Amino acid sequence: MTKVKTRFAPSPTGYLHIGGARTALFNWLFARHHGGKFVLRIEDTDLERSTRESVDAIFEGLGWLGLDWDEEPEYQSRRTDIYLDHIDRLLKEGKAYRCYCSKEELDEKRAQAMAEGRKPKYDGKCRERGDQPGNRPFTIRFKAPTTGVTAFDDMIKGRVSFENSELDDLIIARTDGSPTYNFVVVVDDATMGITHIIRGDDHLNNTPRQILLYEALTYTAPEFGHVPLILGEDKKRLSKRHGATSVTAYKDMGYLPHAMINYLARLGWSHGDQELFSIDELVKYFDSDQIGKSAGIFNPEKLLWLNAHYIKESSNDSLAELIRPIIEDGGQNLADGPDLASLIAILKDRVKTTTELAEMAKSYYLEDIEIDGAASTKFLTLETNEILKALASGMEMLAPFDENEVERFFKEFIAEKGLKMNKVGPAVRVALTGGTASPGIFEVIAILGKDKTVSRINRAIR
RNA sequence: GUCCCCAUCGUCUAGUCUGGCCCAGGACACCGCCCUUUCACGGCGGCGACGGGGGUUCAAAUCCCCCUGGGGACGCCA
Repeated sequence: MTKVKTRFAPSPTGYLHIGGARTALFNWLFARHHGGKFVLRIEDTDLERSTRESVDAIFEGLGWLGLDWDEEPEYQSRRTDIYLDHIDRLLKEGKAYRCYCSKEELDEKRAQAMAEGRKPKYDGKCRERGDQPGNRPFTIRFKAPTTGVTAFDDMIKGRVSFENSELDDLIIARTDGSPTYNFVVVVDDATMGITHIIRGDDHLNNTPRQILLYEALTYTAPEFGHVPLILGEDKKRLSKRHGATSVTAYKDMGYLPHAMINYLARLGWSHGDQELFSIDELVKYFDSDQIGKSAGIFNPEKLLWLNAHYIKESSNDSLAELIRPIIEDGGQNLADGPDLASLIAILKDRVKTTTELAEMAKSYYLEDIEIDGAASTKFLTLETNEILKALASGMEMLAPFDENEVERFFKEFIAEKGLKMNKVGPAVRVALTGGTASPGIFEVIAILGKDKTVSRINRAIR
């Protein structure tokens, strides 16, 4: 068997979106699983819409996800000569012809066909014309068979077949001489030695035309695998309307690449009941036979759950690396508070994104915290004033000031005063964190340190 | 409209190829209980699906047909 070579071929007209990312992932996984190569091809033949920024955004997205590629990326805009050669070949062999029909004429016929309930397709008007009116603009069309069947065995969908009579003579070169998509993909995939094409099933209808082109060009067609599309909640094709659809947007919102990879892999592919996969496991298990045939709906909640999971699994140090800049950008000086990694240790079970983690961590570096109004009225009362005072002065003497010692002190304190923990805990929590939700109170005190603890408690006394 | 593809809990899915082990399993979400000074985490439990109709068969979520529903394509875009 020849060595597997897959490709991801985005057109640089925007960012890397969720759907594209999954296609890239499947190609990457397939190549890695089979010990083959994964390459990139930038489909920038549409000069109007293609931008350098988009190319960078796509590279950035892939890089963030950890999808590395094996060769220098190809750019279609630099391969014009190759395409022109192939068009010439077809023309010389009589497998393509010049079409002088105008765009307007074509549009009109298309509209009419639709109106009459027919499938709009080129009527072959210029197919057999012998003359070549030199001064009129023309496109070049591929002369496709009008009878017979074009069928192929899709890796995902199984056998798919089309009547050739359904197909028409597609334009392979525009009036300005530039080659069109369906033609260049074939030339590219053939000349780049791509063995397996895994792409969205919106390309399923293009496949028979492309196969015909492979045949005309006497190239062997690769294997095709058409992955069902990812839909939005309204079951429509995922688009900007559905909110965040760019992978980098998720990076910015505090998602971990591993969570995104895991989520995307499981959307449309499965390995029994397993939900959580390391990258190595994905490479080990991934193959085309377990890819589902039906479209899936993008479910942000499951992604979020995976993110929370991988945050818990991440080391405190790696999370610290991620959120340190966010906290510092917020104006906080990390030297003014606890060791960030230690703080993360008590916080990370309570967040679903790293953004949230950073947000939560911030208050531990603040000199002055803002106390939630409702929490204050409920838990900071005249009665608690006395308790807090005594607590603060008591803790002032504490040494060492660690979690165990603090806990021992509290237990002793409430026993002495005949109090219950639920009388003291909430008040201290509100004083220290400004709210009613936080890690264990002893953990908070220990991590805050004596100075901040005492001063925050004193400040909370009314 | 025409062609192509698809159809299991709200969602992602296992099971379908190789019919019986499935009055359908897992996960997210949701609800409840437990753990707990709070919020989370975690543990336990609950809710919840084979789109409909015909066949084939001793037996169908699984095979066949029709219907319905959904998606995609129909560009001198990719």
